[in-house]
Amino acid sequence: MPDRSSFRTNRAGIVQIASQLNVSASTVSRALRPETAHLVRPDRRQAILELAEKLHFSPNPGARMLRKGVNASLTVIVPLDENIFFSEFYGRFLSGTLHAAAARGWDVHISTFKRSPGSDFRQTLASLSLNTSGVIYLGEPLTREDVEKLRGYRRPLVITKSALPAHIPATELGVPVVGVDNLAGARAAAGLLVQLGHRRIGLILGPPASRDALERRQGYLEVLENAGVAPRPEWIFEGSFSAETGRAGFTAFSSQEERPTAVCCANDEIAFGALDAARTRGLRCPDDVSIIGFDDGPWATACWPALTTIRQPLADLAERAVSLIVEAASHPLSGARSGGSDLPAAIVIRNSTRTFHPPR
Amino acid sequence: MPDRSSFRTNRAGIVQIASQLNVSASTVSRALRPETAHLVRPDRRQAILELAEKLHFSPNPGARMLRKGVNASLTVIVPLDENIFFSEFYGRFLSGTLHAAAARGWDVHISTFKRSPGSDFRQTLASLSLNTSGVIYLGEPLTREDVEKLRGYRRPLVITKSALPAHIPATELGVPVVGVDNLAGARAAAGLLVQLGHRRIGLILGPPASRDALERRQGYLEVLENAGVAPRPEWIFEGSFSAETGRAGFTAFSSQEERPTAVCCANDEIAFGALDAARTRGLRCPDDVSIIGFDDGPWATACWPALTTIRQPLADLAERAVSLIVEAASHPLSGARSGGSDLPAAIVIRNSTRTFHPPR
DNA sequence: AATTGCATTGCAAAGCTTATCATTCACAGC
DNA sequence: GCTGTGAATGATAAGCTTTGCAATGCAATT
Repeated sequence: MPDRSSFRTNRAGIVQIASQLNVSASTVSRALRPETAHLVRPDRRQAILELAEKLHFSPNPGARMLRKGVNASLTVIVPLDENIFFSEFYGRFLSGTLHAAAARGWDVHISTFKRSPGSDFRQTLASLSLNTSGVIYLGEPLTREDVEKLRGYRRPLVITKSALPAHIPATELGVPVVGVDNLAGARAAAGLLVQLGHRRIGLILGPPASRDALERRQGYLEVLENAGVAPRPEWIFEGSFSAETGRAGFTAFSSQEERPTAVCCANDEIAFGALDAARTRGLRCPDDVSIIGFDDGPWATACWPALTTIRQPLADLAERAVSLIVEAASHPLSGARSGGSDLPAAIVIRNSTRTFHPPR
Repeated sequence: MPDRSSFRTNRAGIVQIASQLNVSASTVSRALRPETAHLVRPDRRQAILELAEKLHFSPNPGARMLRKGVNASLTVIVPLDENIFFSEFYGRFLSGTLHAAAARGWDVHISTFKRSPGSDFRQTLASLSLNTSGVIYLGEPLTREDVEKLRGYRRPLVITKSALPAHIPATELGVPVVGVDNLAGARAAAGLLVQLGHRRIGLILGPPASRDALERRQGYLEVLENAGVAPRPEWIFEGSFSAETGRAGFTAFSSQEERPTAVCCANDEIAFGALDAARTRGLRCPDDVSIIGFDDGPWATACWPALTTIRQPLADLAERAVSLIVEAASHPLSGARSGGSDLPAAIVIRNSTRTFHPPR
């Protein structure tokens, strides 16, 4: 606990300035803020500004806050992980949040949060948002129980679909959920490959528990089925959202007697690893193998060839999340806490895909 | 400007709770804070907590701050850039900040900030930290004028060395500066190469204006000089902290009649690009060329071979920054607002470097 | 000369929580 | 029965800025 007495001494308040210049605190207050500065006689204002500067005055933020009643701020909850911001998803979503909040004059807090089995999720949520007006949950995947606890939670809250358990429909939650249309994105990716003539298509997926990975998997499989291609289990590889998984997956595929001519990856980082593994084995992309990612973050253009990938509109997602919070905070009674629809994911065609050529 | 009225309406204060339960505000206040909760009779405390929950009560941060003199929160100012968090520096520093703050029970706000020529930096700083107790500036590089404006700034503030203009000594600023010992790091990198027998060493640097890039350059050059190797201008390449620069730099080197046998890069991302360019030209790393990075972030282990690099202790850096803020906020009078010394940067030897072999 | 209008300033209240001090009550010990 | 002790609670002031309203003084208008 900070020692309070130490603050007292140092503080040059508005009243000190006022008394030294024989004016009232009101005048000083008015002189110091641009919005009200015109109310003060110019020479007097000048004197006030000079003295304030000399005394290193800065207005007591607490007092100002108390008076103005402002609490235009929201909390974003992220997982506790050193490299969390390196992930495209978190990093881009978060900076989108910063933009969207700044555009509205809102402030963004960030809290880390590690779920622990015993804790009451709702209570934790409340304590993390103690002095903000709302929460965007971007954290670790929730359990079904966590989600149940949220029914009836009335403070402004938005959850990202990625954090939801896979089998819970986003619309029935009673809490707004924002997400990207993974299904359509994955369909577009696999669809492109089919359209380019590929029939031997491998999948490198993320963690089986991840809702994003699951939805993407589903999209890929649908397209294969529609194209009359039976999915081959040995061409489906699951791991984590990492380059290492991409490498391992591709290596596994290409050590089989017949390898895929194209690979769909569950994110760009996996695609990056796959690309790397292909090159290590002397396969050229896109000539010998087409590779397609998912995200369209920095990895996609850093690697060579630049990745064909699915663009996740994370900035838009963040914009929507912030807007929901602001809306809910401003009109606490307006009912409709609906799920909202997914944002579309668009394909971005670069250089890692090309028409199928029979392997030499 | 947020509309004030909308916030007022839904806010239930401590007194509302008190009057509904026929107790005094003091009791409610005590019941609601863990530190003082033991002073309240358990059943009463329970009732208070329940009502507070029901009314969606949250304590007015302004009032609390005014009373306490501090609120346990700090602002981190980052540049306005969509991919900002993808950068190893920002991302890792920021998550370090989150950790360090969380460990102290402090809250972290994030503000984006784009410098504009006309604005008064000091004033901007004050307005961005209006409702926090301190600022860690991690934003765009400052100008000399900005820095001058800061003299005598009395609220808790820490600046990262990377944001300082290159020619300003960190110690004379009157504001605490935290930074990494780029010089020693660069020396270690170049030193390793020299020790491995390399004499033809290329440098791929960051933007000439960047203080980090400048210091690293200086370290590299010193080592070369000490080893009796005259630096060759055609083996020094400047660009940005990006993979693209690494590619361009390495390509430029290897299109000359004599190419370097080893390359020092100003960060991992550049090294990554250089690695990629080398491979494209049929050169194997580390057999044909040694490459060394700087940062030891995710890039370093994502690429193949894993990078020998200089580890920046960004988590420690963040820890120090937070600690300085907390310290300054708690004891505003304790003078010494010194620069503090740089944190050491240690070399991490992986697989991208090996002893010099005469090119075939 | 009286009135009106405007610019400038001061007064006082409000905003909400918390720490200090005083008070009450119950119970134990004598 | 009285005193002392400790737990639980209440009353009150303090913390600093902002703003609505009133007051003052001066110049312009009628």
